[in-house]
Amino acid sequence: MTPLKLFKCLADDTRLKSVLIVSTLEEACVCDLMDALELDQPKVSRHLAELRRCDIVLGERRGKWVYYQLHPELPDWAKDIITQAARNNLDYFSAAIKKLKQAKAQGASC
Amino acid sequence: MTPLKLFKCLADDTRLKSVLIVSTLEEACVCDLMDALELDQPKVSRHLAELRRCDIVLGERRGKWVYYQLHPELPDWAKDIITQAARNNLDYFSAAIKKLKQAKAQGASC
DNA sequence: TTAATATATATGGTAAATCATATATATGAA
DNA sequence: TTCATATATATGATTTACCATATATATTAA
Repeated sequence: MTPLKLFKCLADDTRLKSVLIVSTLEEACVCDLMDALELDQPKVSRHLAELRRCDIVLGERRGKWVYYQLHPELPDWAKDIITQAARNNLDYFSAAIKKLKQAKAQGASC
Repeated sequence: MTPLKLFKCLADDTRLKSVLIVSTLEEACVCDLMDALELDQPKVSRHLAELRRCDIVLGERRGKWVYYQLHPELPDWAKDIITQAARNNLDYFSAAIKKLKQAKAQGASC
């Protein structure tokens, strides 16, 4: 991982929010992020694919769903940067997390 | 400052190296960065302008030259992210710093 | 068990938007 | 005027969005 690669990959609203949500909740699947970000499936999936390509997240299929987590082999400095960004900018993605939880409470698709 | 704005602004090789150099050396002027990055003046200047617009750096004219430093009002979390990136990725920009110092030793333009 | 269907996720193709570069020109201090 | 720096415009490159489609797993019926 290089810092340029990390910053490029995080320099998009959808990808950044996805990473911050995954980092905060430990894991999330595509449909969680669809609910959280109110985006269609291909769009979420595409951005997750890029995050996977950069080894920022790791997707693991468990039955029907693919669960994403921060990549376990992400260097500590990169993890710290993501954590630092999340901790200090809750405003940026708390609405998304709220939508995710509302969807779950109302028996969302997943 | 939002995390998206920060990451977008750092998602470019010239801007990221400029910021890491300025952060490491405390300050640098345009011609320092020209030597360090081996780029022409308009290119360096243009990227510094964007970093200024994002309030990531502050330029201060002292006589003929404009000296850039990290913006004093940059939030701590953002400063920490930059410091963290610099400390753990010296390989990424140490060659640039070496070129800067060589240029200075050989009586560079500034 | 197999076949058919539904659901979750991923990807290919293309148009639109965004971003970087090159060149020329402008500004501002000495 | 000269030197250092900034900006404007045009062009090329990269990225994103959108639509349609493909794949992989789960479920249900026979």
